[in-house]
Amino acid sequence: MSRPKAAPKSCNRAVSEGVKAAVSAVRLRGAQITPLREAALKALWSAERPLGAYELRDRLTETLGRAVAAPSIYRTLDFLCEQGVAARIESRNAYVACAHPENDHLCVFLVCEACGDSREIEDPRLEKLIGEDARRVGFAVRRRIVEMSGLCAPCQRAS
Amino acid sequence: MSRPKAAPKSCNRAVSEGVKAAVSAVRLRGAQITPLREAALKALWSAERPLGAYELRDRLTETLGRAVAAPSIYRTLDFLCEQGVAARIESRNAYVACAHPENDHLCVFLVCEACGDSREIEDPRLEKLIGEDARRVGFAVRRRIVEMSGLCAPCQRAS
DNA sequence: CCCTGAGTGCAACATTATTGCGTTTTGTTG
DNA sequence: CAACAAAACGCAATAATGTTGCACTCAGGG
Repeated sequence: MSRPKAAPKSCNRAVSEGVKAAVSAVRLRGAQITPLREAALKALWSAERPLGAYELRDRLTETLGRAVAAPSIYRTLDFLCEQGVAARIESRNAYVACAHPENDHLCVFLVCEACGDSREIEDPRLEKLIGEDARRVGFAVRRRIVEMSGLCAPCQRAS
Repeated sequence: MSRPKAAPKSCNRAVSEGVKAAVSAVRLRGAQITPLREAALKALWSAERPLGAYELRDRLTETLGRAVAAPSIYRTLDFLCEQGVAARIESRNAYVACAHPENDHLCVFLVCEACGDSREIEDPRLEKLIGEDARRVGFAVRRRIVEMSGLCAPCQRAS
């Protein structure tokens, strides 16, 4: 399974900038960044695709040079998701760094079934429509999930 | 956790009509309805909320009077979802009978965090927008997932 | 009758996630 | 700084969810 991206996420500049922005965003809200949390952020930013919790654990175990237990991973991921600097891909039981931590927005994920990579897009119109629909039926929305699974452009060409 | 619905799904007429419609839809496509599949459909239609796979297993074990193994449940659920007569709520690892098996449409689920019930709505505009977004980035959509979690109207009043 | 394919049963196992509790770290307050 | 409280973390155990591989049954078609 190749990684047919023009600008891979493993580009170090993008990673370090993304992590830095996320760290700032979290600190601005008065929450703390611990070594574990920062390492997790970095691992997610460096990953070529959404990572499962146990996959993240393995990577952290390696970079931190010590065992990291499942509950720690889940707590860390919960924290990062609450802070809006990471997101859970429900259809995959996986987690990605969120590219837009700055504002509370709806993330739309396009998840490729072939290469496993996910792409995040934004669409304010979609966000608006969803809000309207919820309001119409008197539903108080707390969390919105929009995911598409299918084939990304490079994988379509490859098949 | 009460079930504050005006017309509970356990209303026998609605259940049997829903099941009947689903069975017809499946048969029209040349797929077979087996006793297990029909029992699962009935259980999902009768349920007051989305059921986990193992919850469904327990209910089937009771109604069928025999043990039903996990793989059978998952196979049955996969089948029903592929046929469009059931759907998986990703944010809950749960399954619901789909109220609109007649056409291939986008299901939007509103899942209440308090009572656990889910409501399915349709919005062709949403469907259209999502399609546009995917097309714009060259993504070939196979499955669309739109879920909101929050509080349903009755549970808002109750709190 | 034999063959085939779909559906099912079953044991074992894999993956994902949580609970409870004790310890460490961090931030706050006197 | 000392004492305390809250947050974060480690760890063992366990729960919940989902899968694999293989054998068996059963219906339909040669």
